[in-house]
Amino acid sequence: MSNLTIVELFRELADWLELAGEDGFRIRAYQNAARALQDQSEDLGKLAAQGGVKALKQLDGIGEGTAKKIVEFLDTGQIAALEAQRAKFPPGLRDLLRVPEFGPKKVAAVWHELGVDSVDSLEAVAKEGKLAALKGFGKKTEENVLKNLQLFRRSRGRTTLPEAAELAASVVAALQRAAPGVTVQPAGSLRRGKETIGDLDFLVATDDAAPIMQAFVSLPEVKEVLAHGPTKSSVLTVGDLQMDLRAVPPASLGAALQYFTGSKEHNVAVRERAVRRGLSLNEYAVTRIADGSPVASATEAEVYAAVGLPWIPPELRENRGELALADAGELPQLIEVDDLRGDLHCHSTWTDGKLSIAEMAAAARARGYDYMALTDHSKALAMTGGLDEQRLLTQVEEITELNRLLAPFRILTGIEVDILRDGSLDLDEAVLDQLDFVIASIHSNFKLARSEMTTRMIRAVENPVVDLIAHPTGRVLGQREPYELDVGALIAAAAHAGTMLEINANHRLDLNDLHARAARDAGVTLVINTDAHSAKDFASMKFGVLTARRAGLSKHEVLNTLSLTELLDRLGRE
DNA sequence: GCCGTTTTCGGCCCGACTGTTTTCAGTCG
Repeated sequence: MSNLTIVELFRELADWLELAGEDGFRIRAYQNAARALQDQSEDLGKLAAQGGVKALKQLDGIGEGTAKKIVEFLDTGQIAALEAQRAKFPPGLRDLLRVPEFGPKKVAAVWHELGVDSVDSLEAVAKEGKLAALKGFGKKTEENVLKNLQLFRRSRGRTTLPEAAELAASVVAALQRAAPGVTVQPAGSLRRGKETIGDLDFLVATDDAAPIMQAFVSLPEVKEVLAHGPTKSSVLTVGDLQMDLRAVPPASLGAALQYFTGSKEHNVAVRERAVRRGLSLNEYAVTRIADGSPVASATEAEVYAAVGLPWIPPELRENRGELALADAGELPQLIEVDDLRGDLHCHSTWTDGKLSIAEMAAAARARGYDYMALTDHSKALAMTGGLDEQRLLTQVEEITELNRLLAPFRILTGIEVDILRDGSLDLDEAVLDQLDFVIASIHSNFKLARSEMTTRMIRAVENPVVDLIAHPTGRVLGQREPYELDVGALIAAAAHAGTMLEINANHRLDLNDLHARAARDAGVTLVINTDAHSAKDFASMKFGVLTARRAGLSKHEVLNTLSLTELLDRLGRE
């Protein structure tokens, strides 16, 4: 069983309590608990088996109540408190909470007054005009419900970081053209480098916001204007992504940036800290509660300083312990894109890449890299023209030739060898042993049971010829879910065997931020690679670095920040 | 329900916008 099963139970419990109109703080406590459990890479079943309620209570946000419920679920397969709530409501009611502009109060109202118990029945009563007659509802609400229901049905969920970053760049450029001299800055989860983005937040510091607000709601990407006020506008793009633009006076830029960058959880924690110091924090300034006098507002550093903290990098602002680190002066020096000296996962036309080995090397050099590893696929991936032992050895000869021409730049010989169903490798290990860098990864038999997949993976991890496991969980952002795998067990095995794990930067972000952090904490060395199949793919390195930064990684914890000499030494090659 | 530089009780972040209202509730982030 995965931790997510338990996470989902507490989310559900929080939803029912909201509908029941229970105390908001209790609801928030359950939501916080769900989030804390989601952040936990250690298997909860294992943790509970070893330390029981006491061990679970050690986790931030988990107290006596939730710890006991977790144990109850592990022991009996259900949670009595949750079952009691389930009995009170029709199951479809939870879906209604996901309809935009429909919160617990409105859902409860339509259920009690009109017997609405599903998205379909909500649509029906709205079409019949019964909704407008309800107290607190009106004609406009009814129209919006019908629109929002369409959106709800169509919604693709969250957009991936790379897609969102591209859209944001074009929006910023367009707004800058419309209002020259005014700085437009993306905030929100994009600035924090989150792997998926629910909506885009932009911030502009100006005393004259009307023109830029107008430009924003008139962008060609905009399908619908949701709100258009003097300091805030919201729009829906043709791709059904919501974008918000907020305007603040220039003197408030720091407070506003801090506020709109979030995360919400981080901000709540910062504001709680402010209150303890007799300060209040909003998007305009930090003020003294006693007399309302301003303390800070112009820069983010000032805002954090006002609550006794150093500036915290946006990627760490998730309330996952960064405040405690900042307080202790122990924030990590986070890795930066310029720290990378090479890319150790690249393909060529020998398999499914778009460029020759020489062209890929030229592109890597053009980025300022000192080295790259050429790691084409192995023969099991027939559709890519995967290499067999003979072709691989021929490729090595070509690379050796190229290296004579390219020195001091160096192409490391390598392979991305398939991990077969039983955990063995797709190529003769005696041949693999001759390569500079051996990556192993899974491209088939995704549907194995969790235990079988974990055993398969660990066998590859423990194979002494394997240097790195690439995209360890197999997910592709927005396209493919990870396969069933005990990532905690994988990390432990990798730490024990000295095998490295990848943060794959190209549309995978795999490992993700939390797994990468857990791997680092276990003593595993990480490698950030783009899995480049073309020259432009190298550019996705920045997303891998963002993920590493969210994991709290420093330069020295990532292999491909080493110089060529250090790298070869580390790999035991010349 | 959780938590503690106000520590086992009594707090728990803050504001904009919309749509419904005659002063505010609900939702969102």
